[in-house]
Amino acid sequence: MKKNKLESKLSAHSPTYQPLYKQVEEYVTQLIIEQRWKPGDMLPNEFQLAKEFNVSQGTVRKALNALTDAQILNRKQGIGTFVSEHTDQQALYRFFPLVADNKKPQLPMSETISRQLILATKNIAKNLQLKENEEVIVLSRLRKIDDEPCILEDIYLPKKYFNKLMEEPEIPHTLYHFYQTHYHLTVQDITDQVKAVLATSSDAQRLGINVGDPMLSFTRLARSLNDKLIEYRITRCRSDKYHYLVNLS
Amino acid sequence: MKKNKLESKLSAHSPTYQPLYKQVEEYVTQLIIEQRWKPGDMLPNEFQLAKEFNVSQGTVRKALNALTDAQILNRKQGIGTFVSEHTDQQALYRFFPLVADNKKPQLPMSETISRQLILATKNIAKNLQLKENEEVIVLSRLRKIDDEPCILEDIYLPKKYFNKLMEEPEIPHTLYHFYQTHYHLTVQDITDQVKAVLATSSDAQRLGINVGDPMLSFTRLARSLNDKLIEYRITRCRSDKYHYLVNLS
DNA sequence: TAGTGGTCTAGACCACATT
DNA sequence: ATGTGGTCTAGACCACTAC
Repeated sequence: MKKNKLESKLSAHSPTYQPLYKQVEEYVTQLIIEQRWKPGDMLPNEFQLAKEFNVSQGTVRKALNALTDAQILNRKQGIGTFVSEHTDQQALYRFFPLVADNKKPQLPMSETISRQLILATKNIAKNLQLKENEEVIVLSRLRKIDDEPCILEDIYLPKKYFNKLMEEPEIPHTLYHFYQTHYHLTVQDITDQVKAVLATSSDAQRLGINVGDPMLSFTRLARSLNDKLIEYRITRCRSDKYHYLVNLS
Repeated sequence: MKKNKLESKLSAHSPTYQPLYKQVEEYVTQLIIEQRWKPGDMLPNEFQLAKEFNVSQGTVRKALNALTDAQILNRKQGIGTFVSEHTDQQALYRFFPLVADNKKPQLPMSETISRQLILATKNIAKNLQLKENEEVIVLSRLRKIDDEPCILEDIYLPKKYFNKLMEEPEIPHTLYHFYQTHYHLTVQDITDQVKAVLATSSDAQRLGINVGDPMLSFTRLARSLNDKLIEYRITRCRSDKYHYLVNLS
């Protein structure tokens, strides 16, 4: 009897049983993590994958469609199946929730104000699940929408995942695409905790608002495809003309 | 040649072409709206539906699974397919984003402070897509987590969808379940716009905080299964111990 | 034991895009 | 003309639940 490359179908009662299409999903994800296919690459067609994995084409299809729903792949009729890239458009709709009141969503420009190498404080270590005193890179950015400064960001990155970041000549403003192309880290899952705070004198000075004005502040944790915590970010945004937009459906 | 009850397969080039499984999805949704099946009811099994719609069982399955992903149905192996109900648990995870810092999500108690019938202001009319001066019911609620007052809500409901609401002896604290059971309106889609504001003297008094403290304020628009705007809500929450939690994945 | 949804396969045909 | 994903069908078998 022929044996699957993936776990045999007969193991249905083992405690780690996964349906074949789930196994295909995980295996394809693993291959992407290991860079057999990189963002933008086209996968082999369904029949080729089916042959490689020793499953039927329908099972491959179910797996690829699930990965498409998870935005890990995208498929185009008549063309092929591709590993998703974090383009500007995607980043905007998927990960950037701040919108000017009564306007369409728009991706702001970013200016990196400072770049430092520090040792993780207790708080940073806890959030990024690092040991205290592990090395962390801190980026401070000022972001502008329609040329108006409106957002301040402090971004904490584990040095171990971003080895050469301190030596980069320049940091582009679409960070998640940068993580993907330069560090093989694809942001897959984000949690934001939104709070209201009062503008400090430093906020006020940099954004041209008044001390004590209400501001939105959110702390973000981002996980990569391989489920590692790769970014801890604190964003502060003036709240007079901007809001944080959420759709629950 | 046999003809489908649903649009014929042969109309593939008509401008309104929908694949069969999409048509099944929409038809089943319509039947739920028309109350052939109510929240909690079990649907016929896949083969019975397939026979009724003159499609194959696999096509019905694809449609029912899509509706399950959209949380309109839920399916249990060995039992059946059911129309979703807005239970407390569901409401909490799906629609209630406010969480006490460092705690698990928890559904707050609600006390209805006032109930009024008013004419829509320009702002309310715009948000609920009503004509100005259409009748609107306003509920004001105070919500408590762990017995601590923390949230104030003003809820605007078009009178035309909530006819007898002013006569209800009591308004329960799980509103979305109440809409579903008493007014056949299932909340399906929500948009929240989150802002930071300063506590007014009224906020401060009712929540036991200080005037000028930062607060989270979000305005919510809710659409029902049949895509009507049914609720406009303004929520204000003290931000010292609570945050608005979002997961983007 | 009967009935439900879940998995897996196989194959025909369609729609779209490129060459 | 060729190759891709999308739709639709048919049927076998498995797993879970209730009676």
